[in-house]
Amino acid sequence: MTFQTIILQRQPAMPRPAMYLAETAQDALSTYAAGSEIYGQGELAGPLYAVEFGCVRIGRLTLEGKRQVCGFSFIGDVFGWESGREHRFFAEAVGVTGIRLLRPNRDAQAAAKLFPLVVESLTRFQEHLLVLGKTIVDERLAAFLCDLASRQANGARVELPMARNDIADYLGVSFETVSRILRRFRDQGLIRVPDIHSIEILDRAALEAICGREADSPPGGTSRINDFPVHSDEQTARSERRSK
Amino acid sequence: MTFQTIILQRQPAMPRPAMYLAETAQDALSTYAAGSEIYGQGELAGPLYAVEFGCVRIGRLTLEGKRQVCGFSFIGDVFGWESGREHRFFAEAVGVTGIRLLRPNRDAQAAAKLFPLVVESLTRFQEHLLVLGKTIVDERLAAFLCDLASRQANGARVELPMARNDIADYLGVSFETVSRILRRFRDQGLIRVPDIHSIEILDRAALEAICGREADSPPGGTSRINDFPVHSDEQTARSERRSK
DNA sequence: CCGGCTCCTTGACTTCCATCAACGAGCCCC
DNA sequence: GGGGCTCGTTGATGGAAGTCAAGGAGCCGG
Repeated sequence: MTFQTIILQRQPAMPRPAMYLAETAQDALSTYAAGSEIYGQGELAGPLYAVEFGCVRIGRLTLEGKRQVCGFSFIGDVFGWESGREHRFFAEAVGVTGIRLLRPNRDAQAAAKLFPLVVESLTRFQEHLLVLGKTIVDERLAAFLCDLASRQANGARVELPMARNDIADYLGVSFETVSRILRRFRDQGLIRVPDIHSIEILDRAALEAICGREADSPPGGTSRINDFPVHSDEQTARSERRSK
Repeated sequence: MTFQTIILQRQPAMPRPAMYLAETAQDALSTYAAGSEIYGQGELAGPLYAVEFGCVRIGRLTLEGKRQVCGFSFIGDVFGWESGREHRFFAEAVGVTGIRLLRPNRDAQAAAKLFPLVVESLTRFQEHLLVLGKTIVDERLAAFLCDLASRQANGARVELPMARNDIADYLGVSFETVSRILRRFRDQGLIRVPDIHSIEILDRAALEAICGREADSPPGGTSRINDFPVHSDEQTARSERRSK
C-alpha cells in the first residue's frame, strides 16, 4: 500500500469546541498512514477523535464479508461516539490523516461542550439516511457530490480522497455504477473530472435538482439545548396523511 | 381519520434519565391523535420529546413530494434533537400516542444526563443506515423485523403499529414490495401474520441469518464519555484493503 | 345496508442496476 | 523496463424490484 499524494486541505486547526478537550496540543496528535486502522470493530471504545487533516472512513464489515461505509469524516469532524463499551464500527484513514485524540473530562462541562458535536454527527447520519432512502442511484451520487461540495469550502472544486469502492459502499451501490454515473454526469456537462481524485462541479444547480436539494444549508450550527417554546397538551388532529 | 385501536405497550413510565428532565409529571404529558403532527419541518426546535406510549414516525418530505421516514420512536425513546434552530424533520403520531415534553435545564448537569440518550439515538440511526445500505430488499425487511423484535420485549410477537406505507418509506422500497416480501416470509414459515398490525416470528434465527445479524445486541447500554485507553502516535500501516 | 374511503394484496410488465468479464492505467518493486 | 498489483472504466446480461393496474378488506357515516 502506497501513500496517497493527496493531503486534503491542510489548514490551521479550527477553533472548535472539540479542541478544548485535547489534553495538550502535542501528544494528542497522531498521523495515520493511508489505509491504516484507527480503531476496529469490537475494540474498546473511549476517546473521541477529531480530524486535523485528511479523511477517515467509518464503516462495518458484515458477517458475509461485505463492507458498508456509513460515513466519512473530514477536517474538523469528530467521530468515535459509542453507546456501548465496544466500537461497533471500524475507522480507517483514507489518505494520510492526522487525528487528534480528545479526552473527555469527568466534569459536567465536558458533556455540555461535546453536546453540539454529537448532535451535529447525528444530523449527518440522518441526512445520509435520507440519501440512502432514494431509489434512483443518480440522486444518491448527486447528493454525495453536493454534500462534499458544501463541506469543503473549495468553490466548485471537490476533492474525492476516497476510492470509488469507498463511495460505492457509502452509497449502497456497486462501484461500477459509481463509475458509470460519474461518466454520465460528465457527458451531461454537470461535472469535470480533471483527475481521478477531484471533481469540478460545472452545474451545481442541476446536481441539486437531481437530488432534490433546496438551498445550501450546511448542518452544524449552534446546538440548542436551552430555552424552548412551551406548547402543551395539544389535541389537534391535523391528520392529513402524507404519502406519495 | 379514525383512531387506531392499538395502543402499544402501555406500561408504567420507565425509569430513564430522560424522565429527570420533565418539569412536572402532569403538565408535560400530551396525547396525540393517530396521524397528528407533533412538529413539522421548518418549525422552531427546542424541547425534546419522550414517548410514553404509542409510536412516532420521524421523516421528511422532499421537494418532489416524496416522503422518507428516517425513524420510528417507541416507548421510552427520546427524539427531537436538532443541530440548528429549525426542525429539519417532521414527527407524527402513528397510533394514539402519549408524549412527554422534556425541557433541558440550563445547567451542565442536564447535558450530562442527555448525553447517553443522544448517543443512543445516534446509534439507532447508524444501524438503520447499514440496513439501507443493503441491496437485497429481503435483508432490509428481515432487519426491520429483528430490530422491532429486540426493541419490543414481547417474545416472538411483534407489533407493527405503522402502515405498510410507513415501513416502505422507512426501508426505501415500494409498499407493494413490503407486502410481497412479508408474504414470502409467511410462505417460507418464517413468520405468521395473525392480523395486519402484528407479526409472530416463527424462525428468528432464519430472519437473523437473512439480514446478517450476529446475536441480539440491543443498543443503548451505558454511554462512556469518561476514561479512555491512551494509544498515541501509532504509525502502523495495517493496510489490508477491505472489500467485497 | 350501501357507498366512499383508506389500506393492503396480487398480478403483469418494464426498467434499473448488480454481476460477470475484459481491459486499461497508474504505481511500485525487483 | 517488465511483471505484478490495485484501482478504474466499459460492455453484456440477467434478475430484482419499481411502476401501473385491478381488486379485496376493513372501517366509517349517511
